[in-house]
Amino acid sequence: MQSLSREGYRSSAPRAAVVGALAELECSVTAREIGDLLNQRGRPVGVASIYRALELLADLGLVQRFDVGESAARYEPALPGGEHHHHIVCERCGEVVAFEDEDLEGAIKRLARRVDFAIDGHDVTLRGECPACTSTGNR
Amino acid sequence: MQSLSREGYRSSAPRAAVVGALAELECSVTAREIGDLLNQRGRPVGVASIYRALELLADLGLVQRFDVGESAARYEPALPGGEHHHHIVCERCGEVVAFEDEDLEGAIKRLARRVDFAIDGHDVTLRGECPACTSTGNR
DNA sequence: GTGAATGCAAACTCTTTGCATGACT
DNA sequence: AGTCATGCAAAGAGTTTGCATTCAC
Repeated sequence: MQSLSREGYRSSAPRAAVVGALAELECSVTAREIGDLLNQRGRPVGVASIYRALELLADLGLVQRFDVGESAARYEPALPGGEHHHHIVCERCGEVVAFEDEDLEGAIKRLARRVDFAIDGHDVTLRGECPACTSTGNR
Repeated sequence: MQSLSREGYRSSAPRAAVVGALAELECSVTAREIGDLLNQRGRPVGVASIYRALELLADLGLVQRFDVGESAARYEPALPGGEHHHHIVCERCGEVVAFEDEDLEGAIKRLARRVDFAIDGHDVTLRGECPACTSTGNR
């Protein structure tokens, strides 16, 4: 929140609520999930404001927007240190978990130097079946 | 096309047209681009049929569906040998180019063995600025 | 002839935008 | 006070679906 006022943005209740929801929910949430949580909390926030808050936070580099091939975009707080992770998605139940891998980051960094684009970001998504779905035969 | 009938699907003109468009267009196309091309060719195909054809082809493993953070999904023919590539997207002009990298694939393969998901696929997207946009200051 | 595929249009989902109201500094 | 953010509702974009018609086998 302080980062917001520091940048000249106002610190309103809806924005604080979105930030709070991001912090409270597990990593990788959709705009709808944030809205639902805030409704349960009795602090309803219009969808538009949620999207606007997320866009602002993403522009400031405080949250990361990504998608894993679902219809809805996912968001999560950006790690302060600049380190980051990627995601594995269960194709059956949709569960999303994070992972990090130094080898992978290294390979990407080397690759970025070789290509003729000026690379400033990347996403990696693994797809598969989570242990729970494998063991229960979930479908 | 033969793969389709082999699997018990009918070989209709619209399906053939979609397959043809996929072959003709550069890799990584959207459903809309396929539709536009077919219109220009004077062989209009309903959007629904395009989506249905793409879904079918994706299920058969003949095309790969992915998205690069735009609003629309992208499709491209799957390479027969099983080898595959990933994409770099220009954040200014939206151009998408393909790349392949053995180190990257290796890192992902090793990673897949370590996690508790049964991994059966992955996507990597690099984001940056393409040479054309960098040199023209395009925005 | 029969069942599957098409095309159209309506429906849906996610996201964005216009505009008047209300809130922060 | 002045500006910026909110909320609602409408608009948009992409994709899916219902249903009658048409086509492949």
